[in-house]
Amino acid sequence: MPDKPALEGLEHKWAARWEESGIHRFPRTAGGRVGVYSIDTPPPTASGSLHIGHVFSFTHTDLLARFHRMRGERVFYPMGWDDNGLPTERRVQNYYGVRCDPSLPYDAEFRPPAEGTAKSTKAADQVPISRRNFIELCRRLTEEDEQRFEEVFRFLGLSVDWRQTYRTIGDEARAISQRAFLNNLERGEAYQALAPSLWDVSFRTAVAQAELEDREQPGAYHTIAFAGPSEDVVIESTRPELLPACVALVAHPDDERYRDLFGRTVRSPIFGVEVPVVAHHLAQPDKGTGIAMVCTFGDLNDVVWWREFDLPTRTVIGFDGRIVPDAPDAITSESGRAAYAELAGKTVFSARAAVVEQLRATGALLADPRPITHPVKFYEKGDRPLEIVPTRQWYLVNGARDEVLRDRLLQRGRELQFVPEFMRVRYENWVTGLTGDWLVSRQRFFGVPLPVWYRVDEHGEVDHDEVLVPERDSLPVDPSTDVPPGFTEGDRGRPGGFVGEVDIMDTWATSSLTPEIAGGRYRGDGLWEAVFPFDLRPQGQDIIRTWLFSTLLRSELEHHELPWRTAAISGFIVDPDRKKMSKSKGNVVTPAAILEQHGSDAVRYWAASSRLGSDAALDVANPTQMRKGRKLAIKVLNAAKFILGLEAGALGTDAVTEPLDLGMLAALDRVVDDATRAYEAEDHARALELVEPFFWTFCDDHLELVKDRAYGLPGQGRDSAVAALRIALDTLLGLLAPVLPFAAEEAWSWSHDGSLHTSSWPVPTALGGDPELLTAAGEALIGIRRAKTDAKVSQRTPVASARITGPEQTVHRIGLVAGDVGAAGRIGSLSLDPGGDAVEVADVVFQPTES
RNA sequence: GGGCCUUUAGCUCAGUCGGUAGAGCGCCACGUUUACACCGUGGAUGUCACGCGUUCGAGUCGCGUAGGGCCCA
Repeated sequence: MPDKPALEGLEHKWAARWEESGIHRFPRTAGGRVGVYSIDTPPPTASGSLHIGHVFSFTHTDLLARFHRMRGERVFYPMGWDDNGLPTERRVQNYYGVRCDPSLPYDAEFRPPAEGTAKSTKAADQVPISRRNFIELCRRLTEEDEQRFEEVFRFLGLSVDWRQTYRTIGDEARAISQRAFLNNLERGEAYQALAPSLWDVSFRTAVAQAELEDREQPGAYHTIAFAGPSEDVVIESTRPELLPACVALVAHPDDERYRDLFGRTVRSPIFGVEVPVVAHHLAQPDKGTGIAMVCTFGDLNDVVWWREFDLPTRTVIGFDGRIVPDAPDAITSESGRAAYAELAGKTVFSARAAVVEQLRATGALLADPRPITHPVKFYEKGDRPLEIVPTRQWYLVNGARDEVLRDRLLQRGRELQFVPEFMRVRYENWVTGLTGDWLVSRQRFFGVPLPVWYRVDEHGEVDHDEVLVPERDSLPVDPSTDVPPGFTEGDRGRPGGFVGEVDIMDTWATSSLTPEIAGGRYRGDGLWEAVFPFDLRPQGQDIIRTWLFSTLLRSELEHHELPWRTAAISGFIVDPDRKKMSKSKGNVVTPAAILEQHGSDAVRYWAASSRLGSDAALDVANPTQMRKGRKLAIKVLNAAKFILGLEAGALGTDAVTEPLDLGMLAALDRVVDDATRAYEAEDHARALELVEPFFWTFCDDHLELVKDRAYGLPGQGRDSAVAALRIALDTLLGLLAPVLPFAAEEAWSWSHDGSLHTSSWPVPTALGGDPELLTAAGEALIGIRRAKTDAKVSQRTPVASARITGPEQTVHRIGLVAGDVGAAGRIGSLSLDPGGDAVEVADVVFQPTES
C-alpha cells in the first residue's frame, strides 16, 4: 500500500497484469450456451484514428461485460476491425500515392512511392497498381491502425479477450461472407438484375438505399414548352439536360388541366421526339406547372413511372457522369441529332448550360431559369449528386418487395429488446420504408469479391444467367485469379470458358455477419454453439438502418432467429454547441490525449454517467464530468488506504455489533440490490447514480462518525467499526469496479490476492440493521457542523453541550447512535429533544479554550 | 411533410408509484483535521419552455403550442 496513492500509471500496470493473468479470456469450458454472456462488438473502421465517440460507447459495453463477468458468467467479449470499404481505399491511395487498376498484373517487387508523404491526392499523380498489390497495401495500413486502436482500448481498460479478434478483410471473414452469399444464392434470396441503379459518378460504383442522404442543393426551374396536339404544354424541370432522355410527361389523374392530354402525345423541343402523356398519382399538381418530364433517369420517381408504364430506356448519362456519345435512337431528326452531338461528352453541368442555350435559340425556354434550393440524393461518402443508370447488379431480398418477409422482420424487431425502447421505431420506420431489395454489388476493389463466375458461350459472349460457384471448402476465392471447379486458367475469357465476376460486395454484406465471424461459425470447435445467439449488440443509433437491420436480416434468412437478445444503442458525442462531433465538422478530439490527461477511470466515469441512447456533451475546455470522475477515483484510493490502515481484533460479519455500523451496512444492502437490478436492465447510469452518492455519504459522514471508535481502544466498539468498514469497502469497490476498474482493482489489491474483476459482484450482508440510522446521524452531524461554521470555528472545536431537536422518529434514531454523533461533533454533553419539522442543533456551548 | 427524442439552478444533468425541487461544477463564507490540498465544512441560487385539461394534489399523466436535436421522405 503506497504512502500517497495516485492514479498515474495504474492503466499500464493493471492492463499488463490482466493480460498476463488472462482474466478477460473467454473460458472454453464445457456447458455450451448456459452461463455465457456474449457480445457482438461493433468493429471500428480501421482508417485513421479512433473518435471520442468510440471511447464513449465502448465504455458502455465494457460496463456490462465487467458486470456480467463479476457475476460469474463466462463473458465472450471479442474485438473486430472493419478494414473493408471505401474509407480504407481512399486512405491507402493518399497514404501511398497509388491507385488501383484491376487490369494490371501483380508485381511482387512493388514498393509504394510514398509512406504517408504523398504530396498530391490527384489521380493523375498516383501510381496505378494491380488489385492484389493494392489490397496488400490496404492490409498493411489497416494493420498499423488496428495496433494503435488496440493500445488505446487497452489503456481505456476494455475487458476484451484480445485473442478473439477478427478483421473484416481477414480470410475467415471473407470465407464466411462468401459462404453466406452462396447460401442466399442457393435459396433464391440473392439474384442479379439489369436495372436502374443509383450511381456515384466519382467512385463509379452503384450504391444502396442505406447509403443515401439528401442534401439541399441550389438548382433552377426551367420552363420548357413541348408541342401539344393543339397548344404548347409547359413543364418545369430542374434537369433540362435530360431532355433527350425524356420518355413521357406525367400529371396527376385528377388534374383537370391535363385530363384531355392523357393518352395522347406531345413533341419535345430541340430533339423532336414524340412522347406520351400519362396519369399517375405520384405526380404533384402543386409542383411547377403540375406536369413533369419523365426521363431515364432523373430521379427515383422516374424509375417508378418507367417501370409501371413500360416506357423505353433512353440513356444519356454514362458511368463517368458525362453525356454518352450516341444519341438515343428515338432522336431521328437531323437537327435533333446535331443538337445532341453538341452535348456528347459534356458533364451534366455543362450539358445543362448547353441545353438552356439551345432552348433559348429555339424559343422553347419560356422564362429565365428560376433559382431554387432542393434536396438532391448523394452517396453519404460522395460529393457529387448521384445519377441513375441502368446496370447489371446483384441484389439480396430484404422484404421491400415481399410482404411475408417484411412482416417476419418486423416481428423480429418486436422480439428484440431495444435499450432504450424508443429506438425500435427507427428500425420499424426503416423496414416499412424500404423501396427496393438490397443492392449488394459494388464496383470497387478493396473488399470481399462476389464469389461467382459466368460462362462464356461458344460465340465468346458472357452469359450472366450461367452462374458458376466455388466449392464451399475452397473459400475465400477471388474470381479474378481463382478458377471455377472444372476449369483451368486457360479457359478464362475463351469461348466455352468462363469469366470471373469483378465486383465486390457492399461492406455491410460482410459486417452483417459479425455474429458468425466473431463466433467462428464454421470452425467446428464449439465456440459458435456457446455464444450464438448473442446476448448483446451494442451499437450507434446512426447505423440502425445499416448494421442492425442487415445483421437481423441475414440471421433471419440463415437461422430463422434473432442474432441477439438485446440491442444497446449509444448516443453520440456533441460539442458544447450541441453539434454532433464528426470528422467533417472539424470539431473532433482524439481519445488518446484525453485519456492521458484525465486518466482512464475519469473518462470512463464521464461515459458511464450518460445513459444509453442519450447524447453526451463534451466541453474539452471544461470537462467537469471527467474531473468529477477523477475526484471519485482518488477518493476511492484514499478511503481504502485509510480503512485498510485501521487495526482490529476481529473482522467479519460477526464482529459488527454497533447500531450505526449495522445501519450503514443495511443501507448499503439496498444500494447493492438496486444497482444490481439497474445493471441487469442495462442501465449503468442508474447504477452509478445509486452507488456514487452512497460512497460519498459513507466517506463524509459514516467515516467521520466512527473514526473515534475505529481509532480508539481495542474492544467491541472498535472491532465493529473496522469490520463494518472493511465489508463496506469491499462492497463499494465491487460496485464501482465496472466504472473505475483501475482504481478499484488497485485498492482491492492492497488486501486481496485475486482480481476484483472476476466473480466478485457484491451481495447484500443482510445483517438486519436499520438503514435509516446513518441518514439520521448525518442530519445531526450537519447541524453540528453548521453551528461551528456559523460560529466561524474549526470543526474540531470541542463543544461542552448541545441540544438536538427534530421529528420524533429521527431524534429517536439519533439517540441510538448518540455516542458516535457526540464523538464526531466533540460534544461533551448531548441532549435530545423531540419536536419540530427539521433536525436542528441548538444551545451549542463551546468549551472555553486556554488561549 | 412524417416519426422519434428533448426543454428542470449560471453550466452539465438526475428526479423510479402523481405527494415539500436534487447532485456535481461554478459562486460566497469558513476551516485547514491524524485517509484525502487533486482537501474539508456550511451557504445562496428555480415561472420545472408555454397553454389547457385530468386529479384532493402535476416536474411527473393527457392534449396542444414553441424552441433544440436526430432519423426518414
